[in-house]
Amino acid sequence: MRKAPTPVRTARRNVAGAAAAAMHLPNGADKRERILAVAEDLFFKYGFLGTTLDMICAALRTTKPFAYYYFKNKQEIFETITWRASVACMTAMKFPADDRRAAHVKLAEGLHRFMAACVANFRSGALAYRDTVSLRPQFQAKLRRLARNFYADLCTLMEEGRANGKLTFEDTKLTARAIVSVGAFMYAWYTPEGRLPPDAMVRELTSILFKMVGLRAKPMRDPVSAGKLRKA
Amino acid sequence: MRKAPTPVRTARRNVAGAAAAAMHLPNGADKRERILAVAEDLFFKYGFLGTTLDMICAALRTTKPFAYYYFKNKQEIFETITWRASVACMTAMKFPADDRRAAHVKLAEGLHRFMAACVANFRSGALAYRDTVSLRPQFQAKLRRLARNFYADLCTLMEEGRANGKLTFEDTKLTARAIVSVGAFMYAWYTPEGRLPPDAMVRELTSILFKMVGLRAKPMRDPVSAGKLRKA
DNA sequence: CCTACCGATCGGTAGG
DNA sequence: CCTACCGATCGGTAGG
Repeated sequence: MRKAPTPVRTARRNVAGAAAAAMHLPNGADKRERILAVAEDLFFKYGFLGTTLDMICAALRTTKPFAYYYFKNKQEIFETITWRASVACMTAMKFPADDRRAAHVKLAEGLHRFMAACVANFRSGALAYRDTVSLRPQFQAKLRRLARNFYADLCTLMEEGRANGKLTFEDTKLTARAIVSVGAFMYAWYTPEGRLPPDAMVRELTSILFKMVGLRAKPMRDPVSAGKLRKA
Repeated sequence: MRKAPTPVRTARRNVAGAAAAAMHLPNGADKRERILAVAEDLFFKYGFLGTTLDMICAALRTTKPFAYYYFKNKQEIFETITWRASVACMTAMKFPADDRRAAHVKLAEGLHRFMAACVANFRSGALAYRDTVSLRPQFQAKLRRLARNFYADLCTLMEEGRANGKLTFEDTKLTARAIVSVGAFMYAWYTPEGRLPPDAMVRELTSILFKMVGLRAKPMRDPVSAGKLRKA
């Protein structure tokens, strides 16, 4: 029983789809971005180890030295995609130092931004949440630092809001874990072609997160900075 | 830059740990189970494609033909472990036909059982939730059928409880997705050696799930059948 | 159940 | 300094 032929054949069948993802970019645009777009699609479908450089290059209708001109190796391609998605999702709880709004107001905006980033980056997000085990320990550590900061910001806002009597929840850290789980595990079920359009999906999921921290308000509109978190 | 040597070296360093996992079984017990115990540990650490049969055999201090005597191939080892975990987690919402209790009471027990199964099987559960992409399409379909039944049972109880005025939530299907996410994504952060002992962890996480469906009650005690869902 | 291997394919690079 | 490849093959490892 061989495992390789199946994914390769499947990949060839889907070459058109992967290439189409790259087509969205302007014709003369950075070829590096074309590689990343195709690689993201294949990494999402087959995982890091299940995707070969030949598959990526076949989808690009090019050869390996072309990819190696832009990237040192397969790891670098993967880490570039993963890092972008992680930064997009994990900076949602950052606010400028002079932002004087109440904690629960900031938290509401932060949760909305987090959910919007998870929906917009659900493919590349999967690489960070699902494929971590095959990554370089240094890169894993870098991702962990980013996540630690996110959790710190999130827990701070949660506890401040609770101290102000605006929120209700029990274990702060576990509630934060549960919140992140909802965004992170989306790779397993979400598809943009589903029942709800992305904006409605973000709103519905955000209202579930609100409920988890005992926040009564509804997510009103797209948060101001959500656009910046979307993929280019 | 070579990638293979690193995981292999790491695996060899951890051979003692993986072997220790197998030691918990009685000496003359089924050798098949020893293979599964060691394999579960390594699959959890390195993923399906990142784990080689040589790594498993090194941890068992044996050679490949030994493993191939008990299993057809690497896929079969993986699927055996993954199937057990999936069944444990995904049957939590099943109740006998003559169980006449109210929907919200059954749901409370079901959520508790689900969470207990996720905590007890967090390692093997990761294989089902994280490594699906490298699996045989047939096995993926089998897992999807199991999940579909679980979601159907879960959503039915949720909507019945809501119709009875005992629960509050908005989108049924998305709330169900969010609930499963909390259990499924645990592979990314849970460790039995953490702050809370497993029983307390199950209780805390279950109360978060209760909140998501607007259930006021607290998880009281271990559900009767939770023990049966634990790993042997 | 082990020693000894196989067909193939992996990521990555050579010269042109 | 950059783009865009080719045919052939490197050292190692995969599942079996």
